[in-house]
Amino acid sequence: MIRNKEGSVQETIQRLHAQGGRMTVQRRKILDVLAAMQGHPTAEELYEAVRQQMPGLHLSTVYRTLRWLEQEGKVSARRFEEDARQERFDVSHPKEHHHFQCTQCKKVIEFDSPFIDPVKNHFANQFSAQVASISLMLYGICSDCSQNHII
Amino acid sequence: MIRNKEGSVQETIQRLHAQGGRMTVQRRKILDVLAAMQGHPTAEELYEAVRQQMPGLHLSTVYRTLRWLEQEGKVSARRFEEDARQERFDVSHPKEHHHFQCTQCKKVIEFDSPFIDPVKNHFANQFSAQVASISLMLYGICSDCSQNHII
DNA sequence: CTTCTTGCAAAATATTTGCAGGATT
DNA sequence: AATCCTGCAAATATTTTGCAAGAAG
Repeated sequence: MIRNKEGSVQETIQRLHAQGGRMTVQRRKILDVLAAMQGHPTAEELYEAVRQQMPGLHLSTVYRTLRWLEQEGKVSARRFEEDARQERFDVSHPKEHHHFQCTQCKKVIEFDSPFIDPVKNHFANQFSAQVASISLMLYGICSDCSQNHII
Repeated sequence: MIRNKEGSVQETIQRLHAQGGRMTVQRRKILDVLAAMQGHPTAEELYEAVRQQMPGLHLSTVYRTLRWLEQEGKVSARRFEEDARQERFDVSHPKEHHHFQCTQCKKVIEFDSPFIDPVKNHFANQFSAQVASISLMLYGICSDCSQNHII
């Protein structure tokens, strides 16, 4: 059930029109660059990338577009380190996933795990709560860094 | 092996002296108020609390004290919501623990779980990584809120 | 008396907002 | 033509920093 990125952009535009919104050149470019971008850019990184093709673009437009996409559930804001000043924007498929960050090279790996549900269920039972979502970060040393470490 | 809060404060003071640091009235009061405080205060909340007994205190002193305690491993900075502007400072026992936040009343519950290790191990094996720590947030509706909801 | 710490003010950083002109439907 | 969106500038919010005066060892 994989939906390609262009399909997702089309869907987003349709929802936009349905709500009386307008597809501007700025939004269109931001959407395209974002869809082609790998990783978890900050607003500023995205801004720089789009500005290559659209020099007049303003950072506040990027922020407004990102907040709109956030509402639409198309991106989610994250901070990979507790003390990170800037938010990073995750464009991944909407499927639940988690992150590992290497504390050495700062690389982020996305992953899923069959062992998450027991954690949720255990908590829910113990506290009679309803668990709706989870945010999980692992920190450590990635395989690349532990190999290079030998040098 | 529970160490009471006063004991922990004493230990902190000793480490401070060992490093050529000085125990000022400000640090002493901040430490005491923090040890007696429940929950996860922001720097500003702590500042307001200490200022009741020490009106001349400056917010920057609170920040500096908190960063010092953070280095000492006595508090850790957290953000319970991704878009939270302010950091919150967790004064809990150093033992690993996780957080649940009720999306309705914003209450935070600390918990531990025997089901965390499998998540870490599974990731570590799959990616040949070394997992050193974890930060886990659950979001949902707490039992109080789901009861009140019936009204 | 030496060095560390404070209070203050100002800087730094990240994000948001009001508004007038311009673009989209 | 109506209204939504942009760029700009300024506001906001949080945290950090330089410095002179004061406090701790």
